[in-house]
Amino acid sequence: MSDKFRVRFAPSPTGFLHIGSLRSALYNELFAQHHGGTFILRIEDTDRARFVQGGIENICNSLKACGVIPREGVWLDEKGAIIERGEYGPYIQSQRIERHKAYAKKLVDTDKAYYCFCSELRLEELRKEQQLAGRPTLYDGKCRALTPAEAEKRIANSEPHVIRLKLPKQGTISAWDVIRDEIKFDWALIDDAVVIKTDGYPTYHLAATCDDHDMEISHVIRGEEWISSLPKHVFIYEAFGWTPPKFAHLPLLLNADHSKLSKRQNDVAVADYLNKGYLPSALLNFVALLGWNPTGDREIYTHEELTQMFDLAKVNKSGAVFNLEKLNWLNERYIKSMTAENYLTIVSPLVQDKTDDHSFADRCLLLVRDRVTLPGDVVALTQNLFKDKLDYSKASLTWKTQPKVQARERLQAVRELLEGVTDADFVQSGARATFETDIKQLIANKGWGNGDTLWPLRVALSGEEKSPNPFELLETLGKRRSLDRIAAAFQALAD
RNA sequence: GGCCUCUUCGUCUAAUGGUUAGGACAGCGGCUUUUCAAGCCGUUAACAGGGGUUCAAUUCCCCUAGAGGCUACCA
Repeated sequence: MSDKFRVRFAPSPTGFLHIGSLRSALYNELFAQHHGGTFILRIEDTDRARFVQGGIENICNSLKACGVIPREGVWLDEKGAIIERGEYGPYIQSQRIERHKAYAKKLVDTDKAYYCFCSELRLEELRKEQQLAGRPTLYDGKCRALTPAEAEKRIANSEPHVIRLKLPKQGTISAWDVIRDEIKFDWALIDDAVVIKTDGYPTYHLAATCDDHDMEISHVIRGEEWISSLPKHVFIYEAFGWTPPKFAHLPLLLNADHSKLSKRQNDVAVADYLNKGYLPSALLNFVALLGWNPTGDREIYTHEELTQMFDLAKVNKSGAVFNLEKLNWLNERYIKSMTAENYLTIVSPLVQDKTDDHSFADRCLLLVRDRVTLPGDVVALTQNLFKDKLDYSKASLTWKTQPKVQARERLQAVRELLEGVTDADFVQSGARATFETDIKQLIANKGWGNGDTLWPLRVALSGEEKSPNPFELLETLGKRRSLDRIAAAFQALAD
């Protein structure tokens, strides 16, 4: 009953889902889906000190919002409660602690690991010394030589202890990475890592490898920061006589200065981006292309397309700077290309307190759509449209050096023209084209210029020197509001 | 310091032992135009450096440099 492709995303519930983690999760999911395999969510919570209440829910909710859904493992039910699905549970690591202990014991029994009674204080001083001497900071192996009998005695004596890996001290080890091929390490430089802590909990090295084995994980796709731990992991697999999974280490996400993506310089939580209004589909699209690209000449992909095209071996080796400008551009593209209905669904709640006229609100929102980067932008963009009275002191109603009296004349003429249009014709779809034709005809008939007529009209309608064009504004505002504004501007020009 | 990894326009990237080294964001210019956006068109800009291998190297190898990761009883 083992699938050929089983992969897992295994975050720690330390607060929120990092944007880099979202990409790791996505690549795992794309890989699984592409091969018809299984994507699993496992929670690694063996560090009790860093556990954050609600951390698991946060991770699940962020993944869910982005449509990266595990088929197996930890998830949320309809009420938001944590559940586990699948045959390989439990999927919350702290619940597997007895297995981890048993595995560790087996390692000790086969002389692949040993009990260590050294105090943290001693280790600290040891490290200091080594650092000072310019040597690598490695455990000196003091407890390696302890006989099993001695160790048992001290344990019976309730001495605090850990279990360490008994790593080879010479020779080299080769590990294979799907993205980078062979990586070689010198055993002499690899520390006898702790696998069971004083508190009895396993460390990542033991817990992850054993769980990956027990869950029949075929490919471990994780961040580049794990490369240096590869020898320890390979050692554990070999110590148990297991076949290691394939490893793929993903390049890091970077700040603009090429340091590891951090809070100091960027938002790093998926929830931050979602709260700001970035569309999940745009965020996913963006993050997918940070470190991998199916063609190189296309930017917009659906989740399904990404799944079809995903190729783990083509993932880049170097880190990728998180470029907010491109995310913004992508978000704009997504906003422009969604249906009007979807757009309004997202954006209407943001201005619902501005007017009871839903049709008017919708027209306003649609009018500014091309200017929206984030949904929240509509509030400022539609601000003047919803006002009952505009303050014309802030924008010039006259075009260039145009005299006020001329602007008044032009407004008066347009006003007369508009009086004849019915309410219904004013706001019907396509009205803007009719206005454009009629008003330009008027201008032509009178022998006026476009600028000296349209500028005053537009500013009268928008209250701003920079705004959508007057024809769109007329259609959006409707007859009453338009004529009121023109009248008000006419008045303002008299002063 | 040690170990490991990485290195194509400012940024995300594509491609190739022989190309005018392609696309996108940003930038710049133009068109459109009553303004600002949007849109369309155009354009600046890259193979880190040095050695090899080869008829030929951005591509393969080595060295150097730079950047990043790890160096915990965190993951």
